[in-house]
Amino acid sequence: MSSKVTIHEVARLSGVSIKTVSRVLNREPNVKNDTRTRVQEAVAALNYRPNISARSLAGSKAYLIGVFFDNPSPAYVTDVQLGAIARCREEGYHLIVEPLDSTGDVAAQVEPMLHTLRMDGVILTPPVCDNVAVLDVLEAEGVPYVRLSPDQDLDRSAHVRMDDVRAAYEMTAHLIGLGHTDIGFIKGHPEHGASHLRYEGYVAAMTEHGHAVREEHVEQGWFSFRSGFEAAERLLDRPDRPTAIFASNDDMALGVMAVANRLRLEVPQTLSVAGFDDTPGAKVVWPQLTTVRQPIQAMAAAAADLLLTGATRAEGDAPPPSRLLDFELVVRESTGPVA
Amino acid sequence: MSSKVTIHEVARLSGVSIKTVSRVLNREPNVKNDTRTRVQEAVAALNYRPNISARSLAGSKAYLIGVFFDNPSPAYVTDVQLGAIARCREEGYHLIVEPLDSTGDVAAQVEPMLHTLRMDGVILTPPVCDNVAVLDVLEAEGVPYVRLSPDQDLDRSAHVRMDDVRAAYEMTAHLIGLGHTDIGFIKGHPEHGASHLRYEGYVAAMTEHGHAVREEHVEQGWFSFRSGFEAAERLLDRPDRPTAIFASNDDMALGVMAVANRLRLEVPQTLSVAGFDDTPGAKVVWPQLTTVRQPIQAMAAAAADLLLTGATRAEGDAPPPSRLLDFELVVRESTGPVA
DNA sequence: TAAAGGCATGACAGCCTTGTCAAGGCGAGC
DNA sequence: GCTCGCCTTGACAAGGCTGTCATGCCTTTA
Repeated sequence: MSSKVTIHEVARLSGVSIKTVSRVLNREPNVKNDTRTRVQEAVAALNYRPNISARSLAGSKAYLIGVFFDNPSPAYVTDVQLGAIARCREEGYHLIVEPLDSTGDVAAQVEPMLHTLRMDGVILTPPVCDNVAVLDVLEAEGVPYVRLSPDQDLDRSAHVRMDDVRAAYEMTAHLIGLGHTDIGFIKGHPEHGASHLRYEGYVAAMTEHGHAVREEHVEQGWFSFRSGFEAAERLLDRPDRPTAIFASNDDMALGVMAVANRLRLEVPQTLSVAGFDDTPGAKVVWPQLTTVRQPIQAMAAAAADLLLTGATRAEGDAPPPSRLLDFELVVRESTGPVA
Repeated sequence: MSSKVTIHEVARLSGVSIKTVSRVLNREPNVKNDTRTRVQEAVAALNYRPNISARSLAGSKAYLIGVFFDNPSPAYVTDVQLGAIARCREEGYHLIVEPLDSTGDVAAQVEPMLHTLRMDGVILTPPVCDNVAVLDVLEAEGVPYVRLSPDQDLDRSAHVRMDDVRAAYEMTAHLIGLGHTDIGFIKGHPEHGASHLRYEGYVAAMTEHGHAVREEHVEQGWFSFRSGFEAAERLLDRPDRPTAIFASNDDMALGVMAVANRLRLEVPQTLSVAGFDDTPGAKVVWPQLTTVRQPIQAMAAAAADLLLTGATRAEGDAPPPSRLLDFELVVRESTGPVA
């Protein structure tokens, strides 16, 4: 039962017109310092906060940023929200979350929500960020958007990514540095762009350090625990088994650990295991998993920043703006020197 | 660049006044069926969607529901969002997420956001739902709210809960049914209400089945992996160790599994392990964990429902409305017949 | 048959802010 | 000293919708 203070009372108290109050609020130029101060004092005295609905009805901004997702990983989704909100709050923006159902007609879900609720921008997470129908609707409605870790068509829009290739390279180099030369690799889902990039980094590190990439030490996985489990069974059930396995994500790495556990191979004494993503599970297993941390919150904050600063459209022939963020190698207990 | 259709065009096309269109849109009574149909056709033909800002500026509803959280568990947070949005979409409502920082001055974070952005209701998750300062601000601002699984002061507001006592009872009964009589128990964080309720269920089941609760088989934990690990070490490092351990949450149960793994006790052949919560980790370990699933999405949907139907205030002397939802026993591979 | 009441509908104001445009004040340039 | 143009400010409309109240018509009741 408060929040009844309007711009009119502020204007009255500070002895100016409502328009001038509006100017001060929106940091517009051409207001005398004296006046500005007087208005600010009135705002503070009345504890006035502009009404978002009226603002967005009258003006062009809605003070709302959308986050669209259909991500199987709650940890990822939450981190995105946390990162985005951190930046949004600085500008008084709020976050609207819109879970999508990729198995259905996504465009049909997006179109009405954009129609009803004006959003100043939208952050798209994988896999929604690669759904062409969604991008089409967004563009048709004229809503700016930023994609997080898109796989395809990078030049189509503004986006934020992490350097998967370098991360995989450095993880491989870490293992090599521990004395490993036979390093198994489990690829990720072939339809996820990150899978190829991570494999590329692995190959580059092996090659540059003079180690052959042995075909029989590379297995196809699908990013799931089960696929990691099965790939590990194939990798470890052979006399010349690798002394280390680098899985393209944590879930598969946990599958590897489960197999090692079953075969009574001690980790990391007999087998080193490395993952990718730093999911919560990585800290729950024993020993804790060495992995790569994506700066998800920072990436989401960067995406929000692109939106808030309006830097989402390409200038002339230049590619659309994008940001490439640094990863972090998280060395825990599942990797160690070769026996 | 669309979304330019207004209520006026709909009115023109269907040959009625904008007020009547508004009536149809809001399902108000006193509109002839014939007219209603004509308007609905016009709405469909023009692909019209009312503008939320205008609506909330003119009327009393904002079509926004807030979700406040400061929850360490991303899986929980995501499920709440999914459940709430499912119900909200039916009524054209959107979800605003507001992560809070409980370590700071929460009221100071909540007050401005409520002031700026009108919300028709707020869903509070643990531990925010037990933060008195937040409840105070909400009430002062006159914003209806529903608490999810609150610990304290249940009669203060509408809330949605699960029957922890019965769930713990049934899990214990499940173990007893497998032939276990020496069942160890690891309590949860003593400041979380759920801890007491779960312990209560365990004690009730043991007693009713004629088994003594042996004090040396009950350990204090803190809901963390580490505390479960340490409690398990104490429980299992004794000649008369229990044949089954029921931990008050999954993280601690995973700690138990790690100790069992270390001591080379086969699960479930030598030791049965049960958890509570059905976190993602429960499916990732091997063998997969028997646990209790909270119907989080359903609970969040119920909370949204209370908000949308306006059933948040107590009637007269009656306690405020609340809903008690059913849990689900998820029997997987970590529990088995006693050796 | 007239009065009363209910139903269906419309005119209009109002919600709170921003955008547009005009006006007044004042210093600079000629 | 006068015009020009910039800075500062304000009046007013607009934005799309709902709330209130009035209107006319039809049905019920005595």
